[in-house]
Amino acid sequence: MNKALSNAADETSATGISTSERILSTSAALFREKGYAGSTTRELAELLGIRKASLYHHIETKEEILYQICIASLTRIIDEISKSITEVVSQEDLRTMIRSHVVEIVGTRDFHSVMLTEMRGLTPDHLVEVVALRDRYEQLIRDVVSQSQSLGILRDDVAAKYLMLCLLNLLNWTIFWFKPGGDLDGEELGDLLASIYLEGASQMSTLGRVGAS
Amino acid sequence: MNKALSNAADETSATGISTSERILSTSAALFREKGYAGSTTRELAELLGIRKASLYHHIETKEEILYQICIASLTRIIDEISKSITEVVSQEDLRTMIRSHVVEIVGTRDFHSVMLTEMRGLTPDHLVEVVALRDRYEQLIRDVVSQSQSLGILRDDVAAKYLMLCLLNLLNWTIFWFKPGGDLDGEELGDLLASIYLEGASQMSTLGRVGAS
DNA sequence: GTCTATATTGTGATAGAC
DNA sequence: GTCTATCACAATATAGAC
Repeated sequence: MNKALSNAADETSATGISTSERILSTSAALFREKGYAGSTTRELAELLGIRKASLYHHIETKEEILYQICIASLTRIIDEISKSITEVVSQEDLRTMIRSHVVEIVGTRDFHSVMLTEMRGLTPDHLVEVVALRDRYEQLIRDVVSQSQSLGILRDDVAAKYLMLCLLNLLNWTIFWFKPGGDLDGEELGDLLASIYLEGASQMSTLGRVGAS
Repeated sequence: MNKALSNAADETSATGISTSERILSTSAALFREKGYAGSTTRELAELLGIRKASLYHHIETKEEILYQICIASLTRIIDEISKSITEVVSQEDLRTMIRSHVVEIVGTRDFHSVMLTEMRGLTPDHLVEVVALRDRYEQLIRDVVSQSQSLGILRDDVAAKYLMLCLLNLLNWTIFWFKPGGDLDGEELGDLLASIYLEGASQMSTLGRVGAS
């Protein structure tokens, strides 16, 4: 059996964590690795150490698990971003928001990855609801970008929509390669991505950087 | 039947294009939309306008299609990148490489997306081969980054590995939202992403930008 | 090269005992 | 709340005629 996946299941098997919660976190790890359509209820049950039929005491369908993962991921990140930015008044506020964002993404990597890449597996009704929540999340970021443009913090030769999409580009793909325990932790990666988004990666642009050696 | 998908099939049904090629391009569109595991040979046959069994005159397994898509995508992009950079001697060369890269990605969107996100569906043997090819592709970019650092074009306070990953972050996520016929074409998006990677998105960093109004 | 028909396995989900 | 046993169906793939 896959080691990383069974670890994800083991971590939640301590007392105090409900089976429903274990199903969610174990599924998130499984779905991230094999995809929603590529994961079976048999594998999931095995990772949880129960029989396949026992799953259905806690859930009604496999799709419901995906739905719960998407909702949990989006409500969390909307909450975290909202907390990290009451108002943008300086470039430093923007940097803080990006850092919080990255720390949240890598801290809830399984949930966030599945939400971002497996959303298409939802039933039409659930998809509408989750997409609406994702739009709210993206609008939050777009508002921050737009506000920063008005304040002269971000360039305004590009529409806020595209500056927002470029920022999400820079942050989101991280889910495909970041591994906890590597030589960068979430905070450090957040700092790096924020500095590239704000100042770029060219040598010239870093000469005047705050804290540059 | 889904309109975008049947269009993708129709575009290839003109004379002169072999059924094998039609299977590849139609599968790439289907797999991008529904995922490899989420797509069935029934849907594929229907999009092609043939019976499911007829597919097996051209292919041996469904997985073989995925394999061909991954190989085609990677050999193409390795070739394109190699052509676009004989040697990096200025920031403008880097900009050219990024632009070529983006144009190639969005021009072969279906193939490239499937290669990037559905690779895990390959058999172990095929996966080893495809991952080796992907590593070659990433090494190409890493070499360019590293060379640029030596020349003082890119900042050298971060390891080439991470500058390469940040660049791929910025470029790759594009596959999830770019749609041809929108208000940005591939070239324009390439310019935008190159300028953000090199100079950042902050207002300050754009004041001295070449061509800024 | 495509067809009809079918084999075979894997899938999500349920019935009902404990 | 978990179990054994099983259902109903969808999946990939094959056989053999045309």
